[in-house]
Amino acid sequence: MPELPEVEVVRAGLAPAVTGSLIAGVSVFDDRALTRHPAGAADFVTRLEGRRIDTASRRGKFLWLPLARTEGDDAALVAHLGMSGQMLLRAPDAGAERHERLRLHLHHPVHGELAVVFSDQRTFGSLAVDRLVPDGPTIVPTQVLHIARDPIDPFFDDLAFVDAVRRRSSAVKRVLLDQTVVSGIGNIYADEALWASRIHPETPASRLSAASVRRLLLEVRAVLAKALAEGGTSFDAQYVNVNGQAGYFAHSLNAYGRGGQPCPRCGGPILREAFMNRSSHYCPRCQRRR
DNA sequence: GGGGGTTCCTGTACGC
DNA sequence: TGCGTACAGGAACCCC
Repeated sequence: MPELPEVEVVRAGLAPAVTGSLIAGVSVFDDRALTRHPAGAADFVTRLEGRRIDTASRRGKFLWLPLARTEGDDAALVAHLGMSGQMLLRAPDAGAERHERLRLHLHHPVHGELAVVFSDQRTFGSLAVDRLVPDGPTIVPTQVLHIARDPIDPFFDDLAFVDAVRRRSSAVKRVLLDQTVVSGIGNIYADEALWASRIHPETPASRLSAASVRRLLLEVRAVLAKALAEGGTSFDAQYVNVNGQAGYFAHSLNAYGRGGQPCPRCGGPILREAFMNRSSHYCPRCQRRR
């Protein structure tokens, strides 16, 4: 399930291959890959073919490839991987991937012909061509404007975050998953950061002290940084880097996916509970409900 | 506009 | 073996 570290691994993997590349062709095999692009597949293809890619950018779990500027048009190819989306770098004549939805045929000035394959089992991921607009000191696609900066963004405002969290009455885990408060955190890293901070996931955010929220933010950053260093979290074939390789962070998880197993800190059993149509994993001994 | 629940989707695991 | 069902969850959407 791609969260910030996984998307960043994909962005970093794509960057050297796509930067400066010309989009020679676009093949759309499944329109569901374009639910973010309401104008449809033909329009999507027209807007991309013949354009050059400038770089690879990211905010939270959104990834985008800004296109070299043409007159009156500042656009980017936006991608959200959803739960199972993959961006794979392949040779131009590579056979179809199992859940291939879309393929970009690129020409790189140094590396020559290559393909970027968007493959997605559960079809929650999707792509679009979107207009780029300024957002403070940065430029983002309009579809990303409502998303808050992520905790490793140099312009992330720690004080505003602490304030925003403490204004919410919802469970703190729900607030961590709210991409308009802080982006990039999904179920895995929310559980891990709460475990590291010894905070019960159902604690109303407004009940946390400013110091607790600051500590939580530190733990969020620590868990994201460690996952990034280990290439992201892979449980099955649903998350891989651009070369199809899995990440190693699943071996470092303390709470997520460890229901019934001993807490690495106190030895008590990790509890798995239903939460927001998904699961929460926490240690009821270390993370007391207040 | 905050809050909380529902929906979209497919492959896998599991019970009967 | 075959069928039905639960489960995984990011983000948009809905109603209160």
